Amino acid sequence: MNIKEIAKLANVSVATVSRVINNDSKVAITTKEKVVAIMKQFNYSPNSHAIRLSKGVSDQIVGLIVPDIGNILFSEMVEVISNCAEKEKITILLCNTNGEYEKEKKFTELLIDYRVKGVIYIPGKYENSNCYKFLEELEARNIPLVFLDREIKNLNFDGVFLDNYTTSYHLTKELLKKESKKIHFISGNLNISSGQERFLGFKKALLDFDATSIDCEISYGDFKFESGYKLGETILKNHKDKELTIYIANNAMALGFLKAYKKYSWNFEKMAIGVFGTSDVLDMLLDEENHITCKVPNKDIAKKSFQILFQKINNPAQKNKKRKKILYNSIIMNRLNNK
Amino acid sequence: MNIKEIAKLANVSVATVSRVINNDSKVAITTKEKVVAIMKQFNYSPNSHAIRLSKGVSDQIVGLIVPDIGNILFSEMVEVISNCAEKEKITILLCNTNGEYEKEKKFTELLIDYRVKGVIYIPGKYENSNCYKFLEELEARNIPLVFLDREIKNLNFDGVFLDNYTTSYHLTKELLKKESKKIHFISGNLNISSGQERFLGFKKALLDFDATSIDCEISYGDFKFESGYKLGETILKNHKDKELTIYIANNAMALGFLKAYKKYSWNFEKMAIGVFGTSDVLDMLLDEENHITCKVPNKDIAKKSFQILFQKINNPAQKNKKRKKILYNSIIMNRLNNK
DNA sequence: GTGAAAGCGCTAACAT
DNA sequence: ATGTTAGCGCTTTCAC
Repeated sequence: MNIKEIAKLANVSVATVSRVINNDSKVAITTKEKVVAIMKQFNYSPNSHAIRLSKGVSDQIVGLIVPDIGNILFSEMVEVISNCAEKEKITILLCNTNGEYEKEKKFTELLIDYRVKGVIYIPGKYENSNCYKFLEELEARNIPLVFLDREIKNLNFDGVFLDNYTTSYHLTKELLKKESKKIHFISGNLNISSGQERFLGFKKALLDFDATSIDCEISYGDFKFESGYKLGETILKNHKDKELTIYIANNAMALGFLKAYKKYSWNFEKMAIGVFGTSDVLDMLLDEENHITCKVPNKDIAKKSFQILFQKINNPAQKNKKRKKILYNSIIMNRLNNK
Repeated sequence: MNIKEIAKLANVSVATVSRVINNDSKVAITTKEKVVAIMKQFNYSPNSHAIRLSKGVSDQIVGLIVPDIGNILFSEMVEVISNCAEKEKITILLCNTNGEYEKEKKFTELLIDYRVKGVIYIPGKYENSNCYKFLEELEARNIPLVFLDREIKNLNFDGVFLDNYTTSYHLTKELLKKESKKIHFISGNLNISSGQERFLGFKKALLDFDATSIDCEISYGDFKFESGYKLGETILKNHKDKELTIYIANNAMALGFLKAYKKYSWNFEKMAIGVFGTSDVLDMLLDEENHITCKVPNKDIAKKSFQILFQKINNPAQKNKKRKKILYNSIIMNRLNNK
């Protein structure tokens, strides 16, 4: 159903229908009513592309590819980006991938199809590198992309990340100052760049410290509450020692671990917990424990990613410039007691 | 810069440029390179509306108006809706309003401008009723809208909500079974429907119970962690009794309150906490306390809102049908001990 | 107050 | 392999 058909049915010209649609004052009230009636009857809605083409407006849409908007880390980032975008009159197309590669690909194609002006991309799990050919299409079409929080290596795009490696390294080193025979590590997913780098930072710290003197047991989770809980349960059940030193790769898993810990009312003579991340709630739960956490500037990171993208969108000369990789540091908060 | 200009600059026809854009195989490699070079040089990007108009595709976009995507409650809802939408090949335009009325209005106009197929709308604070005239435009254009989680009264739109009143009523009643002289209530915002109804349910329970025998002190927060913390601090500082009964209108403020509670290591002979809401973390923090919480089916609510919208979109006959208001119940979990 | 027609930027069938 | 051109659905100027 288009404007022409409506016009015919109403016995008027397309111009008149157009005037009705746009609330033009100089349409006889009777004509207007007649046209409106027909439009309702046929559930007519004007073609937005025709309107925008005709009016010469071109929209400013940016695509946002996110693995899991239900995750507080990402939803906060999305919030920041939304607010930045709103200020710049840019609209956000939200693509929630559940971390599935297939969807990332599909959504990228959709975004190209929508002729978005740019893309901010938080990948899920890393697939092998020739899986990311679909990104070349963005390159070819001059659509800037900025990676956020997680990286796909060896691709020539801008990106804004946390310096996971360094933070993890220092955090582990601090934790090891509490002498102990054994350290547990609940790692994140190794095929997510942040997970991998936290892992590598941990390993390096262990190496520098003196790997031989200390036993190390690593479990692998998926960055979510449940996995922290499950792994925590297993670890605690098998941990016969009176001391416990444990390092957990993110906030959510740390909370899960603490649930397991509290569930059985465990009690250790000495206990030290390191967490990559923090939150009000984590702080409350760790209150009486010996712990190290770190403040992750995720809002700053998100903001920066938008700024870089926006710059590229508005300054075409920038588009072909060398790509930047920006790393943010996090502040380590050491609350280990001194004994 | 349009296809015609590119064609002229490259000394080819528009058809050839179009072919290059669309990766048509039958273009001489040299021509292609020449055209691509010019496109890059002039930072050309084809007009999406012209393409879509020409190709006759009409898109399926649904607008999502959310007060605060950084809030876990809403981000979970957005996640559910995104996933539903993806299955139905519907794309989500995300509008984060910070709960500001002005932005709700602005975004609604934007969504109309984009000719979205429907809108899911979680309002911020309620303004006076003639502020919502802008929604009539949706009506006029036959664009279905579904309210989610929060209602604007007296408007003829569909909506899916929690039965805040009833849940709050029962929760309060249970809490009052613990005999006490005084009950504190940290209320949410009264110009948000959920806040108001929780308040009214609380009031009604008090009335039914026997209002005269019990002292009641109400503080008003904004549903956020910080306000729970601040109000909690004030309440605890002024509370000289050895017993404390407190009801808190949502999860986030309850966590804030607990932060205040833990900060000063308060200790009451008897303490009962009621929270409208729950979470893994809240459960952990309340572990040793006497408490009532309730499971809010926010994912179900979100899902339902999408289903209703989708039905209306695809079944125009439904559009004019009577509007539905759907209420969900939440399960109350009473963990008060029996003394 | 209404209509005719050009034009928005692109695609695709047809012609060469 | 490339060009010509009608047409996508709407807006808007100009004429009546």
